[in-house]
Amino acid sequence: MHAFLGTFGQIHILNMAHKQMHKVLVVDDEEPILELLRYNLEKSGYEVKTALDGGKAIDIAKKFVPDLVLLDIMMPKMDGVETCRRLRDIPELQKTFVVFLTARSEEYSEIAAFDVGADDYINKPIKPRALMSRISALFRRDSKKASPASTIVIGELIIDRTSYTIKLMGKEINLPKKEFELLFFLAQNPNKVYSREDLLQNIWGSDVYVLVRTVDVHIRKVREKIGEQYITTVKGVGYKFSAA
Amino acid sequence: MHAFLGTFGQIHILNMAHKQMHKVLVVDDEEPILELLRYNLEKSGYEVKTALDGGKAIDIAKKFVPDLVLLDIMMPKMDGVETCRRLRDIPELQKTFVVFLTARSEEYSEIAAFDVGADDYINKPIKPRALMSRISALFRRDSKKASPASTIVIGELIIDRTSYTIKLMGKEINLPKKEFELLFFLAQNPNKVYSREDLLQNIWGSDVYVLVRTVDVHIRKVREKIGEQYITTVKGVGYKFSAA
DNA sequence: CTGACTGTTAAGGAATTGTTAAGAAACCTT
DNA sequence: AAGGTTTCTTAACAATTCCTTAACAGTCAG
Repeated sequence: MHAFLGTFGQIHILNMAHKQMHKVLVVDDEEPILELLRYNLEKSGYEVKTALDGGKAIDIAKKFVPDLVLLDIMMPKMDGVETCRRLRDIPELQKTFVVFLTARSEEYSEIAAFDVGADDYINKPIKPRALMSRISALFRRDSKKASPASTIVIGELIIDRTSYTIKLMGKEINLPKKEFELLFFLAQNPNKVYSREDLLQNIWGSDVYVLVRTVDVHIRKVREKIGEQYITTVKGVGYKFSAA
Repeated sequence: MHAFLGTFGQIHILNMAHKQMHKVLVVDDEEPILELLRYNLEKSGYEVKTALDGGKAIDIAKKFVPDLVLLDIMMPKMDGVETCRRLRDIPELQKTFVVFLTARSEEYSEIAAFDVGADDYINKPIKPRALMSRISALFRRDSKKASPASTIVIGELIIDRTSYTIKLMGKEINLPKKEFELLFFLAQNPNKVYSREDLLQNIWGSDVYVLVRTVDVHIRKVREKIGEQYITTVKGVGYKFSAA
């Protein structure tokens, strides 16, 4: 049973810091390497597609719109550097990371790689653990840049994102993650009404499919903890944070 | 043995009060390290430029006139020591600090480094938070404020970094290194929630790859020794030190 | 008063964290 | 260098919290 996904509203890209599944495209001319990487990436929760050469990589990238491309620098036909250059020309992929896979001996191409806009490079032989850790660091650093102001104060209510707690009339209240983020999100724009779909998009993420009514349940729990006066229902539309 | 720092002792930064942006040039042959440092330095309010080798570093330094150069000691082409020597020959850079980044194993070069006028050196793997606090100490070493506190006192709990021990209600407890650093790190920013990955970055360092769940085990051991009330779990986010 | 929408509750399941123990690795000591 | 000790990491399993769903109750506008 799937949620109706809003084709709605402007997508607020404020808060992508959730566990949204990242998409990774792996490009290498050696099938075993491809499988090794696919196995490890999928185990770590990434959505993976693979390509055996640069041309295919570009075709797939256009549709798949990966968040990260792992690109072997030495390939027949079109090499990694050239592939990267072309990837960089695809408008949809402006935010995509490109990471080269290089053998130690091929350092010559390092400079060329960065020239065409690579974000990192990783030496072969590949050590899966180290690779995974580096990839997650890459995404983590990225997600932090966009992180918005972290403390909101509205009258007697203080919402603090660094400690993930709220204070109501001096009393500290601990909210579970979803409830906290729901309140935090609404409070960022007091009086703005958000549809349930908007809230799902922004708090759950663009590729999590839950029923829209789930929002209602969380709203109720938040109200139960902070009182009824802060969140207002706008019938037929959604919810808003009512300031004062 | 430590760092200091002669030669250019004279106060070169009188105007710190005006929060003038310090300029930092980072030189390392590994792009990921460069990015890690850039990210953290910029977050701390420094103006950053980077170079992948010594030659480029010198070119950039001439124009950029950094206040601080972070210099990897092991680099292909021109090594850190030689780069430093040349930097020292540039008249405009007489007031510039040079700090070496070294792997533990490369201590041999320590002496050479100070011979060519380094102001400090920092061991890899890099722990971002520790590095930042050392850098800021460097810049304000002439101001009256001391370096980051090495003793934290929170109620009945006293954490003393110089002796690597803690005291809880007058009783001394000895924590192993990782456990101590975990507690110390969390206690430095009470109430701030750190993800497991943040903790790994800052305590284990930039190129140590262990599973994130390792943090949980250490957390448990710390709790076992100091009690449950100090470290709080924020589900889906991480851990924090809860003051009071 | 009727239909569409929202409020409320509780159960089950999914996801996250807690805990333990065993083997590696690091560290001393002799 | 060998042996013993401590610390660190991993893996497996248990415990817990949180999330989602579904079902039913309530409300409001027309």
